[in-house]
Amino acid sequence: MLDIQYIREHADLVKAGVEKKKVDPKLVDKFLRADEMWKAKVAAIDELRREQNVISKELAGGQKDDLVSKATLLKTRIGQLEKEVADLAAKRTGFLNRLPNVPAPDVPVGPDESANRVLREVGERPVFDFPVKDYLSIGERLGLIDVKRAAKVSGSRFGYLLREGALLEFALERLALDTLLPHGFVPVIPPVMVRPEMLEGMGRLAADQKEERYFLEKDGLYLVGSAEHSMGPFHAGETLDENRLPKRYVGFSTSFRREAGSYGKDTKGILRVHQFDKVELFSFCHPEKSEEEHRFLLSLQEELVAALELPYRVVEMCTGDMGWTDFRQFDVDIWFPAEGCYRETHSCSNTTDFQSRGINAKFTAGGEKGYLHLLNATAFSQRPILAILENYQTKRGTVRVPKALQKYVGKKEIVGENQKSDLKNQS
RNA sequence: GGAGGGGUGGCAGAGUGGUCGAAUGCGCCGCAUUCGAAAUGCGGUAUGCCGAAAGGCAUCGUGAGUUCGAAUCUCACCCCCUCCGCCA
Repeated sequence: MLDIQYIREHADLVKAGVEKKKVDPKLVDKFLRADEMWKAKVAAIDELRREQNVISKELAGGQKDDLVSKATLLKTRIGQLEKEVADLAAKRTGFLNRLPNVPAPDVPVGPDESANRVLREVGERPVFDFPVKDYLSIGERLGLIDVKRAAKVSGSRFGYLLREGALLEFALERLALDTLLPHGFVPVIPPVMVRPEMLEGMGRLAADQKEERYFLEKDGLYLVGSAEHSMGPFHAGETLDENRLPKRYVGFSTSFRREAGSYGKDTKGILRVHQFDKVELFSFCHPEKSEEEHRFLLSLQEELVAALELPYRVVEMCTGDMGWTDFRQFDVDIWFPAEGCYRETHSCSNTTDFQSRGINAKFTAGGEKGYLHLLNATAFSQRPILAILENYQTKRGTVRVPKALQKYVGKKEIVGENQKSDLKNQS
């Protein structure tokens, strides 16, 4: 959530900021009005309570009927006001929760992905002298992906990863860990179910995201949409010493997403599914260091993708396309030759103090306290597997394994069960 | 799932209707002592909100209730711990 004091003092900046994110700036005025009313009502109730406290103290000495009747009267009035204050407070936080983080001043402004700024394109796109197949037909043919049985068992937007498909996932995870641990990231396997107040604090139950989450009614718990959702709250309510910052974690977890509102988008295959595994980076750092930390996380992402020798580009998201909680966001998109376009495989966000305020995660520097800056970034999800299938496909219908993954997968080429017998017949 | 115990300040832990935002100890900060340190002594040390300040209000797991007045009494809920059962 945003800093209330900051909204009061910089209403114009906040209005401009949220408008860039396609949120009605009038909400800021509505918030401020509710805030003023709340403040006035609280002041009134505080005064009545003060009177009541004075009387109570006098009565502690001895019983006096006239004082008791006066206090009874006060009690009734306070009761009425308390209800009004509660209503105003709810209204006030209601508006506050509809305000996203304000983007950095130099973030490109625009309504959608068309305004995103491509920072660089890296790597050579593969050239094929045969008709290029998409990852799904390759995966199905080699027995690596099964969406038909997944539909039978679980419904749409699920998939089975099989054989080298499954091995590739573990390989990516191992590559991520082996690359990141030397940088001091603490490996962590976090819970995938979290309390509502934690998700709320992380800004992940905001207006536009609530429908995206799975909720376990009986237990009052949400399934995480990313390891971010349970790694951030790890330090909820804590105050970290400045000297021990930044605190960096690399977490592995399954991510659950309802994909509400994406009907008809990427329905084929397993690019967009309800459940996938992901290795995620999370960093808690000093406010003055967060932009630097953000670039650092991005550099690690590039290192990981480059290790796979896949062509990619780095995009700075525009205000209309970036996340609710983000001050600045980069995406790394990998080239998918069959589609002839880049697809998002990584995202890297600096949420500044927007999330830390919600989960009350602070730092202390000499007696001074302040809110930490929280950053999250993808190391590897399942999507790069699909990119590998497309980019490393061969004329013979096999898929070569990227050099960096060969030691984890245990082979240099994925031949597939069917393909193997075909080859046998040919020879 | 069954039985029991418990949630109080950074930590430990007292407090069963009023002068309790809360004893005491530890920790932490400052000062004294010291060449310096340890030890010791003295003082200070929760958070949020409103306020320019003085100050005020709120907070003893959460919410509701009783009362002029609740950490303390009543009810509901949440969480933690121990034992039994089940289980990878």
